[in-house]
Formats: sequence, structure tokens, C-alpha cells
Amino acid sequence: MTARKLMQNISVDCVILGFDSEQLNVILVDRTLILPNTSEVVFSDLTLTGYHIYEDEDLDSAAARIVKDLTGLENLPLKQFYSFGALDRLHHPNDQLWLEHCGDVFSDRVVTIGYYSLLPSTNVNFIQKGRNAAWYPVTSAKGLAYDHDFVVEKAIEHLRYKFWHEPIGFELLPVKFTLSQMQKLYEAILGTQFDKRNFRKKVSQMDYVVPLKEKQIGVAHKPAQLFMFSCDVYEKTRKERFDFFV
Amino acid sequence: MTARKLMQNISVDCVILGFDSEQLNVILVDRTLILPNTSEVVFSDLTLTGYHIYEDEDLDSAAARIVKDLTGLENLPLKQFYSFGALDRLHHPNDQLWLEHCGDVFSDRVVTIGYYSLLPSTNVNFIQKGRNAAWYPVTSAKGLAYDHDFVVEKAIEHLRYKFWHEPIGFELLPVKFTLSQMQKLYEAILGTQFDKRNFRKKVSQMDYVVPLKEKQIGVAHKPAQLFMFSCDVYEKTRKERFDFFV
DNA sequence: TACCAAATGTGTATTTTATACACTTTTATA
DNA sequence: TATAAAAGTGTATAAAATACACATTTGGTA
Repeated sequence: MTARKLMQNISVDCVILGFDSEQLNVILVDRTLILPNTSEVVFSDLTLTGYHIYEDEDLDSAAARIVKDLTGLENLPLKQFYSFGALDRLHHPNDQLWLEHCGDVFSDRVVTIGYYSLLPSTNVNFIQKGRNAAWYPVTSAKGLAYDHDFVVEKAIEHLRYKFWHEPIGFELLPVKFTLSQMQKLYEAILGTQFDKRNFRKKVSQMDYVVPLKEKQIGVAHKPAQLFMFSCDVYEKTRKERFDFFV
Repeated sequence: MTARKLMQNISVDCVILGFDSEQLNVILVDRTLILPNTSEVVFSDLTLTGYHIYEDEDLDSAAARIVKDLTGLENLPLKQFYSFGALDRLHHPNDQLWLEHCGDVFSDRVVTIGYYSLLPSTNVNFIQKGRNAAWYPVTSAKGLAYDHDFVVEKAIEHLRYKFWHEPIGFELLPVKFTLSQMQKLYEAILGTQFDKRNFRKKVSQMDYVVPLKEKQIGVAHKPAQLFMFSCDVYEKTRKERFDFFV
């Protein structure tokens, strides 16, 4: 394989969001600058899973490759949500130090294409090469590298927007889930409370939330019925309607 | 002013959409390749309003500058909607010819950030420098330069999506509009029919559609009452709700 | 083995919203 | 003054949203 050339001015950053039945989490990667001669740790902070794209790969492929390289995760449903090109997005002192020392010398003008992905944040096995990727609660994801605080903020804004209008919540739940888990998720993301009976009445109208003949096991109380989301049924039965009204 | 440097690999393309009470239109710019020595017209086609960004400008500013340069229009509400980075997006023969002959030699790997803007397409005065910008019905916007057919398609998809969920339709109407104009717009974009009485009943629930004490003038029939959209009222009274249900 | 803790699961009455549907009114113009 | 063209209006019915409280099932433990 011949050497692939990285594009100096274009990168991809992925906001991988997970839910653990309590809160929303994001995968962040360790960025520690160690001086090679003295082994001094100059600083240590966190970044999103992101990197420059190669000249011979499109944006979606770049996003998938970068996530795989940094976390080992494959086949995530990565979707583009916004691009970031502020002039000062790499101008914090740590970013400049990092760019000076990190081998490949890149431009300090990089436009990055933001991607996001949703998954349940339990049972995720990271396979890391060198750098450490891990889940962090989004509430604690502050002081990140570059403009990544802003990128995360925009991703969550985008997530909330889609949450109101499409059934994407299921991507954050296990394949088989209980209605209480679903309700907790929606309450957490949308910051609302729902009445249990009315929530269930509403869900029962959704043909694409399919009841299974299985129950929870290993819980110290009455086990709940499990449900699945059917994408097929959703696509076939969805009816759009005005909802900006009133 | 010192010479600004264009970025080889990054451009912005703007899909400026207008409505003329009949159909959706888009501003396109003439791209005619004339050989300088023989004056032969090699080809002539159309592009979106787009160009490379400068090293010292952010994406939003670039979009505004490019639209102004190509059309004379200022202060349009330009919003980013998607980015395009397919490997072959500049690989049609005309695109290659154009890139070879058009002076500045750019890379054939350009990632473009898509912006869109909405406005009523009547009473728009183009001030053009050299190249011709004009409205074209979106239905006839085929065979455009680069991947611009695809960019337009994605923009309209985005528009429809937002149309269902937010009152952005008003950006495509004159400041003062009649309910029939509004209904026709929604029917055109969403591809649905609404019952007149039910549509009006619904609109009357929207506090942010404000009836004026004015009527249409110069029409050869009973003149309709005029209405305005109030962004202030909308922001203060909007209630989000689930709408992906059922 | 009886009791407790913990979470599940269920129904009804009321209000609000959506839908279906047809004729009269107002204006400019011929 | 008759006509054409579009504006404007109400009611009955069906569907959906909301408010609200208690009995049930299970595992664990005394």
C-alpha cells in the first residue's frame, strides 16, 4: 500500500453519544503531550474522536476509519450534523503546542466536519491503540481540546431537535428494552416528565414499538415486558404532519 | 489590502431558494467556458452560487461574501445544511475543462460546505459582475455543474424536513401575505392539499401569525386580509412536543 | 414462609384538537 | 348591473391529549 496523503485543512470529528439508563455520555480520547527528551508531561486533556481525512477517502469513510482507529468500534451509524470553520478554533495555547509537537505539521486553519452517532453506552468494548478512549458524562465534558466543547454542544442541540421529531431514541437503548427505560431516556434527553399511563398509551399507538414475549430477568422486583423498535414498521407506517403549530 | 489566499480544498455552495406563489425557484449562475484565443464556446451550463473560501474568513462570512459577489444580494439569512466531499464530485468532463482553463488552478479534491437561504423570489434585484445569476424553477435545475444537482436535492430535502417542524415557510412569503398565499406555499412544498376552512382554523390558533388591518390592493376580486409572521411571538409561545408518534 | 421493597401495569372521565363538508360575500371589471 | 374570481365562514363527529391512584408481581430477607 502506497503512502496516503492527509489533507492539511480538512478533518472529521465524531461525537459518539451513549446512554447508560442514567445520563448521556460521550466518547473522548486522551491527549497528553509528553516532551520526547525529558518525558515531561506538558499537559493532558481530552478530544473528540477526530482526525484529518485522507486525500483519497470521502467524508463518511473518513469518519468510520477514525472512529475505528481510536476506539476499535465498527459499523456505528455515523451521521453528519454540522461543519466548523471558525478562524480561531485551533488557537488555544495547548492546541498550538500540540500541533507543534505532534509530528505531522498541519495548518492551523482546519475546517472540521462534525459527525454523531448514538448507541447504548453499556457493553462497549474499546480496542485502543496507544491513546485511551472512554465514556464521559456529557455534563463533565468541558475544557476539551480545540473547539470541541462547542462541537459537543452543537451535537446535543441537534440530538434534542431530532429527538422531538423522529424516533431516534431507540438507538440509545438496548435492542430489547422496557417501557420504563424508554420513558427515562426521553425524560433525560428532553428534560420533561411524562405521566406513566399516558406515555404508555402513546407508545401503544406506535406500531413500530413491538412487544416481545420476553420479560426482564435478574431484577429484584416484578420484571417488565421487553419491547423492540422495528425500523421496517416505522418506515411503512409513518405519517408526517405539521407540528410547529400552536 | 494585501492579497488574500484562497483555500485550495474548501468551498462553500449556497442554495438560494425562492417562491413566486407558484413554484420553488433557485438562483443559478451561468458557467460558460470560452477559449481565450479562438473565442470558441466550449460549453455553457449552470452552477450554484459557490466558490472557494479565503484562508482568513470563516464559513458563514465566506457564504455571505460569495453570494454578494455573484448576485449582489446582501443580508440573506444563510444557514449551513450539509457538507459534500465525494471523491468524484468534480470529475465530470466539463468540470475538469473548467478547472484547467479558469485561471486559478485548484485541486480536484474540494470539500464544499452547503448553505441555504429562503426568500420570496419576486422583487429580487440582481447586481451581477460579469457572470449572470437568475432564478430557475427547481424542477428544471438538472445537469448542473459539479455535484450541484445532488446539493440542490439535499437542500430541498432539508427544507421539507424543516417545513414540517418549524414555521420557516414565512421566509418564502412576502412580509405581508394572505392566508391563501400561505396555504398555496405549504401545499407546494409539502405536496399535500389542505381544506381551506381547517387550514384557517389552524392558523388562527397560531398567535404568531398576526392579522393586520390591511387588505390586498389591485386584485380583480374581493381583496384578502393581510397577515404577518411575528418571530417574537413565536419564540415566546412555542411549545415543543413529540410529533414522531403514530 | 410470610412479609417487605421495588417497580410494573392498568382505566375512565374530560378537554382539546382534527376532520369532513358547501354556501354566501365582496370586489373589480366588462 | 351582471359576471368572474377569490375570500370568508360554522357545525357535527371522531380522535387524541390530559389528569389522576391503586392493585399486582417478583426477589430478597427476616
